[in-house]
Amino acid sequence: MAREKRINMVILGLLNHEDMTGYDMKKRIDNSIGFFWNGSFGNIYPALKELEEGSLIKSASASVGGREKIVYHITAQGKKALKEWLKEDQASNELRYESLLKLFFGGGADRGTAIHNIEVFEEKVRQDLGVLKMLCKSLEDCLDNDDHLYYYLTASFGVETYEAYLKWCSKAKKMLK
Amino acid sequence: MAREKRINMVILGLLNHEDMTGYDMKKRIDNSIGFFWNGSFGNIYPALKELEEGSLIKSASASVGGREKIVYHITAQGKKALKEWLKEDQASNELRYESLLKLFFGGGADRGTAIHNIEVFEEKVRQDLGVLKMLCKSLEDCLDNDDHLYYYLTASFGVETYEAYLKWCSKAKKMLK
DNA sequence: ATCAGCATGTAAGGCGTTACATGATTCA
DNA sequence: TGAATCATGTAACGCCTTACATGCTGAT
Repeated sequence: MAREKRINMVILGLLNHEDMTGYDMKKRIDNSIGFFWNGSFGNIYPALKELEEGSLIKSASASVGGREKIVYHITAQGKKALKEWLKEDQASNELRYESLLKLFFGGGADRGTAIHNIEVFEEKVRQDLGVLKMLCKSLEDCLDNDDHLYYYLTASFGVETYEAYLKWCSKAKKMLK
Repeated sequence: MAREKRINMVILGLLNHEDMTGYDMKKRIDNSIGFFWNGSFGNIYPALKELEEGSLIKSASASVGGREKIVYHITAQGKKALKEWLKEDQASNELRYESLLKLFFGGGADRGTAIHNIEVFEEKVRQDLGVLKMLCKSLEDCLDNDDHLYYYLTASFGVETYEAYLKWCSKAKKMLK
């Protein structure tokens, strides 16, 4: 059996928690795992079709307030596929930081530019950190539920690393001045 | 002028420091910026062709020990392009961590699996951290040179974040047990 | 009325990886 | 002599992003 692509696993993971539409998935991805994983409509909808063809999910039309939508549901096969993926050791973890690239090649311009690039990065991190911290705080109260615990742990990963980023930013700026 | 793709900037950045072959570039990428940026031959060679067509780099044949190789050199135009990229604020910084995905969707399996996945991640981080720490140490002695300073700072970014990862790993494992 | 948001999709292109193909040289 | 490494490339495919296309609903 060929290795499923990751967006498929994201979809299965979301549906394992509750039924939803493709549109819901996009939103859910954006504001829960968005800081380390992305999805786009051009990505999600074709994957939904593919997953349904493989019987890993099943669609049902629902009309909410007269509007038609397609709600997806995970099948037993889908749950099995999700579990198999979770049980694989293999995981690709990629960092792709253009800001670091710019720093590394800083010799192509002047130190002021390097510092400025760090500041741009820092600002973005600071904003995202604020959001993640609030998220963590709101999750702290319901860690008895496993799903919330997992959610909390991923958010807390973000908080820890973003704080490390900020620490590094100050140090780097100091050394460049 | 269309935005150049990043591999092009990586190549210009490398050549801005010294002339080299495509093969050299691959090696250089792997063991200096490899932890946050990748390159492959199927990526580099076509980019070299493209850059030369745009007169950003220039090739010269050299025979070393009877073997032919193609050594590239950055042009004034290339240096300008590199500088322009460095001066752009825009930078895409992407984290794509399948391990976090597996944790987030941990509900699809059991806690033991979640813990195991964290351990797999932890082990990889621990190894990479060792390499980065050695690199940092060896660079600490020559920070008066700007290129070394930039190199040191990127490596130190890796050390700081990987240490944060490890800290998070222990915490996460504790909470899951 | 108009605009934001809901909802679903397609097309084209970007950018990268993996695998393949080829052949020379160096070292054990 | 055989394996590793040097060295250059191509082809196919994977996977995602961006932009486009369409039309509804609910709120102001």
